[in-house]
Amino acid sequence: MDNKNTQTKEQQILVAAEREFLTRGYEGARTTSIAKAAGVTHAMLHYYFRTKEQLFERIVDEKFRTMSHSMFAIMGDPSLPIVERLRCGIAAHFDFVAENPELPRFVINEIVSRPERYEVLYKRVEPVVNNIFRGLQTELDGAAERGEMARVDVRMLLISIMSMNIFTFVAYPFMEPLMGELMADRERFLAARKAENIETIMKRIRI
Amino acid sequence: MDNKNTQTKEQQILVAAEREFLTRGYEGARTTSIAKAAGVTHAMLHYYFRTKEQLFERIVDEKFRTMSHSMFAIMGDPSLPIVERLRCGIAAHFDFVAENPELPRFVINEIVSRPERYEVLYKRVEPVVNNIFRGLQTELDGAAERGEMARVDVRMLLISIMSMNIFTFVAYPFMEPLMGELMADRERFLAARKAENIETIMKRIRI
DNA sequence: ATGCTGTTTAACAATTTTGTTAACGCAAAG
DNA sequence: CTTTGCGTTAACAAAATTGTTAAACAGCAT
Repeated sequence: MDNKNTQTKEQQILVAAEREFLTRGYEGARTTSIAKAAGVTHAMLHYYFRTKEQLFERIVDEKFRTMSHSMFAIMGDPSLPIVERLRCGIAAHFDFVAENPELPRFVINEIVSRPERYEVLYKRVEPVVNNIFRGLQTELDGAAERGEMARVDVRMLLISIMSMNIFTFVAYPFMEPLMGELMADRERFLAARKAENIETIMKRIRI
Repeated sequence: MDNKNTQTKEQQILVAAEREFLTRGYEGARTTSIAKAAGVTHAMLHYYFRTKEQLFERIVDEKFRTMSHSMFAIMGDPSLPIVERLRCGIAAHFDFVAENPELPRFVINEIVSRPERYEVLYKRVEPVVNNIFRGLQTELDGAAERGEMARVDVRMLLISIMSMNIFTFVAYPFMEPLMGELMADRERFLAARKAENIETIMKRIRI
């Protein structure tokens, strides 16, 4: 009972904090708002997480992990032939971002506002990522040799995919009021947009 | 002399404010930092602009105007045939964003954090934009009829263009440390990226 | 010189926001 | 039953940030 109760309160704070930080950013977030939204006194928040900073880092950690998962989704199913794999990777990445639509803006804002903090992280991740790039590039080159697709730089391709998938959600509030019926039905638009992004990349690699 | 001097100080504050607001956002910006960067006491800032809010609105106004200019750049030269026009529009838009790399993130963050404020603006702009869309769509349809290109929805095409052009700069700090030599030389990368974006769209409309 | 105007400064006030502390409650362990 | 330790509260403290004011100042027209 006791334990379950504390778990619950700590959880409630984390949930409220995630919401607040993702929508307002670190500077815009108010610890009092978080406490209020979580239904606890703000002293409780400090009891569990000491400082705003520490609470924030807890959220950042989780979000960066989620972000990296979304990046891996783009890799698709390695057992498929490369072109199919690409198609399914784009869709998977799109779906992943769709489930975390505020994530990219949050991560980018955080990196822009305190780049130093993530240097170590990058140093660790970079070799892993580069290895994956090399593997994928080899596969793409093979397919290009066999005349299945055009020769492309995998990094450029991935940037294009991320661009179109992520921008759809980051810029949604900016575009929605301008696009009339196209974006009126969100689900419909997202489905169309996903298809469009896949189509665009597929045509990009077409011979 | 007197007038020129005040102009200069007010200008200095505006320049410093632009920098601070664009990089840190409204909440993250500090009026004292702005004053310090402008080389004036912070009372001066309040003398000229009354409140942080008013100073911010001054910057926002200008930046929204710049943003809309960048959107019009995408239209390209109307005297060119539509495919060429598209190609030059993409390049022009890319160059525009390159000159204001922090602008999109700023505008999007602002719209996300206070959407109500921009409802009126949108109401005014929407019909204009829709008119332009219709005109362009007609041109695209004509070219498609003549077999010069595939049939596409102009709004989807514009979203793709903006996605790739804007993402290049918004996500730069996020991607740069991951991409190794590809992004090591910024100018080189931007040139390659511009070409890639054009190529991607050109292939998208290819029959 | 005098007074008028807008500018500048330094000190101060107000507010907001984060963080702390001391006392209280309560359940489990000894 | 008492002690111990965690959870909880309310009140308070500290710091940061924005905003104000009164007085000094500088240029200039009268």
